[in-house]
Amino acid sequence: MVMSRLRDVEIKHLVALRAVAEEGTFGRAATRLGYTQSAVSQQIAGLERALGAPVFDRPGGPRPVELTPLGSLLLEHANDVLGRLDAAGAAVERFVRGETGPLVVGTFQSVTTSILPTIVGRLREESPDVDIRLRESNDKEAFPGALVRGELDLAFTLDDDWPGVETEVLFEDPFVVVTPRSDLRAGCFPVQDLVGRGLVGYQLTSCQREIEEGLRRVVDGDLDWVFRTDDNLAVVALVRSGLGAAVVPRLAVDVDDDSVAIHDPEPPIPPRRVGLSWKAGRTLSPVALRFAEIAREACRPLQLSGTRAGAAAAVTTA
Amino acid sequence: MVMSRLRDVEIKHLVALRAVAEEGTFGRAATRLGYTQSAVSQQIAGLERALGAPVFDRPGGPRPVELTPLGSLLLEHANDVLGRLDAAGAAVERFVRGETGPLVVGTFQSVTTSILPTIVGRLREESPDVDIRLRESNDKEAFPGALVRGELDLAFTLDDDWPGVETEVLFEDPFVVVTPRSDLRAGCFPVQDLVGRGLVGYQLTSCQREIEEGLRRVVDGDLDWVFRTDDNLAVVALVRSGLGAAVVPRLAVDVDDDSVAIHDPEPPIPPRRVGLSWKAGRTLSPVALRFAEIAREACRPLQLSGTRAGAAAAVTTA
DNA sequence: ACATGACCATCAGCGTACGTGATCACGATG
DNA sequence: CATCGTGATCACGTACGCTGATGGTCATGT
Repeated sequence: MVMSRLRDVEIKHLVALRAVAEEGTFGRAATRLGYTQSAVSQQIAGLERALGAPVFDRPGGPRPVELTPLGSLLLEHANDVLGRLDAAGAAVERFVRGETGPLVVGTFQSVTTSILPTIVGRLREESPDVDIRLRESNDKEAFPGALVRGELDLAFTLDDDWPGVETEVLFEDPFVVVTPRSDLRAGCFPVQDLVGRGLVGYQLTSCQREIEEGLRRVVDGDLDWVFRTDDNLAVVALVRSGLGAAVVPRLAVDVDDDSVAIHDPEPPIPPRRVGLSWKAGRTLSPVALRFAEIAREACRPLQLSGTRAGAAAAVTTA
Repeated sequence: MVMSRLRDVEIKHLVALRAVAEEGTFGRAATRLGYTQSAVSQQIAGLERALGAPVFDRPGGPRPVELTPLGSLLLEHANDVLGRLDAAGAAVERFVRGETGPLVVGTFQSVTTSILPTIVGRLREESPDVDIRLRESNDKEAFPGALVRGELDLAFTLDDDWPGVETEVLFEDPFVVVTPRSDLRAGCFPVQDLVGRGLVGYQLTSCQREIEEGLRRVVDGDLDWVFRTDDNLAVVALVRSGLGAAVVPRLAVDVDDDSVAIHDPEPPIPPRRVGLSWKAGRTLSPVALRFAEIAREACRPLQLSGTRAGAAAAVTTA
């Protein structure tokens, strides 16, 4: 921890040592390094003063200098150290270019199954060496804490903002009504008509609670939930089978799936706002910034909310 | 080779980075490093200027600073580099103390079988980690070249001095006459008496040539060499068996061996001077200096030449 | 709401350290 | 013996880096 004799040794000393050892002459080493012979002479002298022993034998006259045994030993270590520094420089260079680096992103189911593959795919395409790690959770409260603790670089979040977390809204995710295909209505679906039909929905996570409270506020009568699952595909399949209807975020369904009918609810339910969050004040890595940029691009088509065409374009454009 | 962005980064920057990261505060890091808070602030600022990006997020107020992703990356490499520097410092320390280091010594047979084990033994005893390598050659001309080329640190040599090689005489190795034990004479042995007896000797290496020329100059008549071998033990064994007499360097025989008789030749043959040589002007490693010192001590009893007692004392005192 | 305290950034000032350029001393070479 | 290529040394000027003081920011406690 103290480096004893090397305490006053600087990188330039090691560089000079190497240059002189390779060139055989203070003057040529100086030229290579962009110094004068005098400077190199003083640098080596300083190195030897710090070590308390010479690193070169100067035969005098025009003969080249030669490493002492101590010089050889030190040179080996110097090459090692300088090699490490080069490696560090290269690593930093790749990092700031966004070519490498760790990136931990928090996500939740509907994002994971819809836009995330597109984003990750594009990022991996332009930077194959980035170490992307995903953590999925449907607990709204899990991510802000993880962000603040530094466990996550970025996280997809919904609505609320938390102290110490900055959020950029990516797009609005409206709720849609899914019914069997036979149920042909134009565009809007009066939510009042849901009363008396069987309903398929999610487990009572925060998202589902949001849906049910939203409906309760605008609907007369009780809603009849006949099945709950967190599997998006199962929900759609059960609707297709005629078991009932569903109210889900648009992101959760494949808008090109013609085996079911998709409608905008009437009156409309306030949409969820999907955002990208990070720890406030934290400098994001270049990879993280690039991820955010790609996410922004990928979500742009989704921002013109409501229309089915927009959503379809966004999700399939990979 | 250029370290790109790390070109202006100095060791102190990495030390400061580590200290701040571990302390969480510029001020405490400054205290630990023996600087003022201002200095550390400027050092980190300089580091960030060199990198072109911040390494710490300063939340402001009394909250501790935190590494940015770039800072984390750099810190990993910094720990690596600083660890290497520590290792280098430790290695240098051990080296200058003479505890480690490579040591290549040139030797020849009679030294190898007599005083060398003593010297090597003592050195290994006080410095078990020294990497001692021996190279044996009976060619007188081999070692000076190897010394000058830097292939050897030290070499035992005989007599002549070579350009570019410095030599310190360790002791004189007189020639002795070896005869069967039955041949009881007091002290001196007239070499003239060798004529007409069978003689055992070495192959015609430079040493043996020296012996034979020396004898020819003082002896009337031809000498009869009945057997030649380079094996010291064989020479003595053949003398013991009565095959003949031998003239050998005293170092080549065990002076305590009572199965043969050992005499000083009359007239005396000029003794060989055994020396320790090294490349002129070359700084010797601490291990090499210690080796030379031990060799000097070990050979001191041999310097009082001629007497059997002196030689015996030197060789057996390990 | 306000004062307090802990923290970092910035500034001016100053000493030192470092590189330059000139000169000296040395040894090989012809 | 003169020359040349070498490293060491010196005086000099600049520039860098540290200090000490000050100001701004944010959390905390009353």
